[in-house]
Amino acid sequence: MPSKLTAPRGTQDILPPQSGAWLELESRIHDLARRFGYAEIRTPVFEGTELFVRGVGETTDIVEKEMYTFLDKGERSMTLRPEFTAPVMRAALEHNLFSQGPQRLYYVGPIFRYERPQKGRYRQAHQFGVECTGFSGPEADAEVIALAWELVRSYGLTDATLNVNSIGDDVCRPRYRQALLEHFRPHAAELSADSQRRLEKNPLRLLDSKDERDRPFVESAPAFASVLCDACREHDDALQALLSACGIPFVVNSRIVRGLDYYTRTVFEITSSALGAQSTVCGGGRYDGLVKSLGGPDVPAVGFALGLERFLMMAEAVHGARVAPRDGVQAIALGAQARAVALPMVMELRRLLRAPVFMDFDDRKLLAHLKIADRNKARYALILGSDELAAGTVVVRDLETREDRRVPLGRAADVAAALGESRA
RNA sequence: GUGAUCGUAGCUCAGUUGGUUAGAGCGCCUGACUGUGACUCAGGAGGUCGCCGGUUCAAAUCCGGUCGGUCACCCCA
Repeated sequence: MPSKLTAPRGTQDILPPQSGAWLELESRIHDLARRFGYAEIRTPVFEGTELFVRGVGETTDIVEKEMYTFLDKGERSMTLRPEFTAPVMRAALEHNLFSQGPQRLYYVGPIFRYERPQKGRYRQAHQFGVECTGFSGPEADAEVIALAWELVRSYGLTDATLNVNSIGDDVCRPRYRQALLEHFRPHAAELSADSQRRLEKNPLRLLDSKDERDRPFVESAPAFASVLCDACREHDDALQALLSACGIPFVVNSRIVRGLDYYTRTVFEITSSALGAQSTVCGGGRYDGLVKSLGGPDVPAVGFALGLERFLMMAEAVHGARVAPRDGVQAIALGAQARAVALPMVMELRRLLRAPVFMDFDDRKLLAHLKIADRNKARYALILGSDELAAGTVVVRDLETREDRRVPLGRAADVAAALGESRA
C-alpha cells in the first residue's frame, strides 16, 4: 500500500459493522450504570500536566514515559488524559461535589498512552469506569466490583476471572514492604535484571513479574494477608463475605498489586485468557488518599476502569462475530417518477418505523436493487415501478418468506401497518 | 524504550534458482434475465508489489535504511 494518509500508530478506525458492536456495548454500559445509580461525568480530553503527575504518581511508568504532553500556544504544559480517575476527582473537587455527600460517577471515553502497540494495547484506547466516593466501608468496594462483574456476566463472558487482593494502608504497607525486602534481598543476585532494579524502588512490583528466574522467589514470597493490620484485615474479610453473599465468584490473588500509586486496601482485576499477554480487561480498587493528595478533603473512594477494546475482544472470542438478523425495509423505486412518489413515503416511514429504511437513488434494474436489499440485510422490500404507479399500489415483499403483498399506495401508515412493525 | 516477525488488488493470499505485459479466490460493476434477491455462467474495473536507496544487463524476489502491521518484554485497560 502506498504510504498515504493513515491513522496514527496505535490508533484504529472503527468501521461498520464493528461500530455496531461498540454502540451496543456503550448503550449497555449507560443502562447498567444508571441501574446502579451512577451518573455520567464528562471531562476534557486534555488537562494540565501537573494533574497527572500528582494524581497518578511521579514515578509511575505512565507519567515517566507514556504521556502525550505538549505545550499549548500559551506555553502551558498540557497532557492528553492517560486515565480518568485524576480528571474526575479534579472535576469533582473543582465543582465542590464532595461537600454534597457521597458521589457515584461513571465515564466512557478515550485515553492516550504512548506505548508500543500490541494485542489489546493501543495508543488511543477507550475506557468505561466508575468512581464511588464518600464511603469508606467495604460495601462500596463490593458495589463497584458487582457493577463491573455484572457487565461481564451479562455478556456471558465465561472465561473471565475476578481476582481480589488487599494491599493494605499507611499502617501495614510499610510493614509488607519490609517483609518483601527481607524475603528478596538475600536472593537479589539471582533475580532478573528488571526485578533487581525494582527491588529497592517498589518491591510490590516484583510480585507480578513474568520472568522465569523470579518465579520461585515470587511463589515463596509472603502474602500481604500475613501482615495486614486489623482494620485492613476486617475490611478485606467483610468485602469477601459481601461478594460471596452477592453470588459473585472471585479468587484471592496475592499477586495483584496494580501499577498506579494511589491504591489502598482493595485492589482487583478481571482477567481473561482470550486477551493474550494483556490479560486484564478491568482493573480497580480503593484509593482513599487520592482526593486529599490533590488538595481536597479526606474523602475515601473506590473505582475501576474497564478497557472497551479488550472487552470487545473477549466478547468476540466467546461469541464470534455476530450475525445481524434481518431488519428493516428497502424501498425500491424504478425510474425518476417512481422515486418522486416514493421519497416522501420513505421519509414518512422513517418516522413511523423503528427499523431502518434503506433507499438507493441510482437508476438500476430491479434485480440490482434486490441485491442491495439483500446486502443491507433488509427484511422487506417495497417495490414501486410503473405498474404499481399506474395501479396506485406498492408491492411489499418479505425477503425471508419471499411472499408478495400488494397494498394501496395512499398513506405510509397503511404500508407501515402492512409491515406489522409500526412503532408503539 | 528492547526483541522477534511480516508488508503483493477493498479482503484472504499465490508468485519456482532474480528473467518479458504481476496472478487466484472473495467482494465490487455489467450482462445472460423488459420487473423479482442468496445459486449459476460470461465479461469488466481495480496494483508506482509499503517507501527510499543500493547490487545487477534485469529486482515483487538479493542487500541496507525507513515507515507501518503483528506478537512478546517493560507496563497497563
